[in-house]
Amino acid sequence: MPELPEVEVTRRGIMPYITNQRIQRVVVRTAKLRWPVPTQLGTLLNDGLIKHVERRGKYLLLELENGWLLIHLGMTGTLRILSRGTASESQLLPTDRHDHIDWIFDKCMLRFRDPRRFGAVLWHPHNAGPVLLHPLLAKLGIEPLSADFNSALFHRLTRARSTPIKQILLAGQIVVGVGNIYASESLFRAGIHPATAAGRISVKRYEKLVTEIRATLAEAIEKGGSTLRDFVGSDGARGYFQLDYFVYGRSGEPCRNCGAPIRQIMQQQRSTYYCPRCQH
DNA sequence: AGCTGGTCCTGATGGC
DNA sequence: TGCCATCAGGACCAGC
Repeated sequence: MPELPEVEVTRRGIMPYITNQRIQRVVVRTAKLRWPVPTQLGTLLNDGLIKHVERRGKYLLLELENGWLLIHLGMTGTLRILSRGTASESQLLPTDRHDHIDWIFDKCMLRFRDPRRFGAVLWHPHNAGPVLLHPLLAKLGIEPLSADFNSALFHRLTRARSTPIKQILLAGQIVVGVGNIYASESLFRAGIHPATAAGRISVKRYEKLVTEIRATLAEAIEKGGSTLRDFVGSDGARGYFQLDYFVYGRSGEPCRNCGAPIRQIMQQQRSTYYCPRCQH
């Protein structure tokens, strides 16, 4: 999926266009995502005002007057702002088969596209309680860019665990937002071998890991900032931005630090990349 | 054919 | 035995 940086860049990209805007109409072409899209979505949101655009982990949270729209982009989801110009609704932009949902505003529309349909669009009414207590959000780990993310937390929560640190990162129970790409990248930058048992990593090494996770994600968000213009205008699907990765996808290529060939291993059926010389 | 940026769910396992 | 937390695998899909 989009990992946290891509979700955050999406949030920043759509926010200025939809905040304080009223939804005129919702078009659901495909309700079959990871979970069924609420059939009454159109009715629920009709004439609804978008008050806030937030993020928790990789979930986007759009607050309306009567509840929250939860959006997850899955592996291949994108949200784009498309200009409607002065067109009437009968002149909506052409869709491709993976354009599942449109939220139509006065001057623009927000379009959700997701070829693999691992994404989700859910509704959480205010009268169901705080959105952060939603079952999908309640047990999420800490936000990596928050001040509360620290090495002591990492150390404490992993003492009894023999699980490889790479898998701990992906699980999202301690820290959210680190997906397969940035897990490899962060571990490389921290000099930690991805198969290391999480319970055997010292506080000091976790300090380095926390620093590098933050830096990796922050840099990716910054890079994405330059692509914000891509959220507007065309209907073409744009790939997500890519950093110059240190190890991800670079199997056999020389380590950018020491020149040793980067290795690829499988962990939990996911590829992990690392430098055998720089990471221990 | 086998891989791909996610993650929930189920059933199995292991510790107390 | 029972109750947990943890863990491995499967599931959902399309595209290359």
